[in-house]
Amino acid sequence: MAALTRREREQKRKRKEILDAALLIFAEKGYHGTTMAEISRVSEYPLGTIYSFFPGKEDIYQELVIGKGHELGDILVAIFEDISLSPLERLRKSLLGNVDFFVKNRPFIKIYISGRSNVDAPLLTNFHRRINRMHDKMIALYSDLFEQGIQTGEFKPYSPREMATIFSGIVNASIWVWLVEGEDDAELEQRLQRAFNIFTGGVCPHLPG
Amino acid sequence: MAALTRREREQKRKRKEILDAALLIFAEKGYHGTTMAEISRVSEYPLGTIYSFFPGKEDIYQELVIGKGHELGDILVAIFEDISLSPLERLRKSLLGNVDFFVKNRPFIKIYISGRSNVDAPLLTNFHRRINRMHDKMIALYSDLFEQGIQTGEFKPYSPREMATIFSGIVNASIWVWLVEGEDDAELEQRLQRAFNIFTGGVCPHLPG
DNA sequence: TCAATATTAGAATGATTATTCTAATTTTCA
DNA sequence: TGAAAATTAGAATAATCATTCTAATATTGA
Repeated sequence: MAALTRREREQKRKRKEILDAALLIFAEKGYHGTTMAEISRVSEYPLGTIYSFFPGKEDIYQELVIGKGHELGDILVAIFEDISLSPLERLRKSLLGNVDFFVKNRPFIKIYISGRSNVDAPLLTNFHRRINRMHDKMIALYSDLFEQGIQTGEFKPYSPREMATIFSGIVNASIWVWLVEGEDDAELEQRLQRAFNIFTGGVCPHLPG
Repeated sequence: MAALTRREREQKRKRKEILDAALLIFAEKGYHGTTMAEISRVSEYPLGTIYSFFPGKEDIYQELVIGKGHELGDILVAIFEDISLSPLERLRKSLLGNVDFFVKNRPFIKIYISGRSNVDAPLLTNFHRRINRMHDKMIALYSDLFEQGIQTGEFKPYSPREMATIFSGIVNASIWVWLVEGEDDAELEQRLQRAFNIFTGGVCPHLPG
């Protein structure tokens, strides 16, 4: 099954090199700011070779975003499924999953966060559809967790979907600030930790009485 | 001062008609999906006329976004300056300001929210700079308010800037969901209200002891 | 009214760039 | 080794617009 010929392994490596080069350029310049010629120049593969691997520009973009999105999704699913932890503990642990992923995939963050709310995305119809489906799945995952936490009494009985929306909004906003302020890796974890505390405990002191 | 000649009044009206048409198209199709030819067709003004009012496409986009952004900023400033209310009350009241503004400017929302985190925005260098400056100002406004609230003891002593980031993240996430789920106007206020409660009181019950 | 001015309408221009194509060049393996 | 297949390199193509230009029309004010 897994036995690939040398040729096939080389193909795979080349494909990956092209994707790696494309990621850097897309992240820096955005979809419309990136030209196929530049991907060719940076990856050092000719245009023809690139087109032998991918049908077109949008497909490269799509594969990057969707592929990485699944990576993150898998990380979160693994954490959410660990029923030895309570829902609240799993939620807290999911922050570490996010930290790991985003620290390792810095150039990718911009593409990822802006993908869904990007007004230009609908131009790329196929991409737009897929990224929205992915985001819906992610929200559904979180919703489940909140649902469970309401059962255990760890969460107040707000709408799970709304909690999920808000939680993901908080995480994204924090990651974005971390990215543009150019902070170091360790800062992200602390920043998310503080955001988590606000999310769980609120910003207003609990008044006695 | 305010006495405009008929000619001047007509110019103003035409200019506005062009902006109105452009807004609808930009909101639906994004910056790159919008052509000057379409703005011309929809506004029913020829290309030459449009170029007599605006130096180019980016300038139209910029004027739309920055102009509306200032409108929202002014609304919030007015609320924040009302010192007859406590900081917490002002924060709550600012939600209504947001509701008013976004309900009246539905087509504009996508452009606004996606503007800052849009990976394609840096292509439009001037626009990108201005929208970021505007956002920084908004965050600074909120930070002040949180700062004051910490003094009065209404807010816990988290970093005001972080509270501002998170608050604005929550508001934007909620507005976005409201927009794409096509809910009616009244829903936005309720949705933001619930988000506000989560922000102030947290999602975890306060355990005695 | 009628010359001067402003506006309209949309055709022409020029630049950009995704995609395709062609002519080497290299690799494969009989 | 050497003919066939694959790969490279980047030139040619074709489509898409932002922007400019021109000719016709309408408006103004003397």
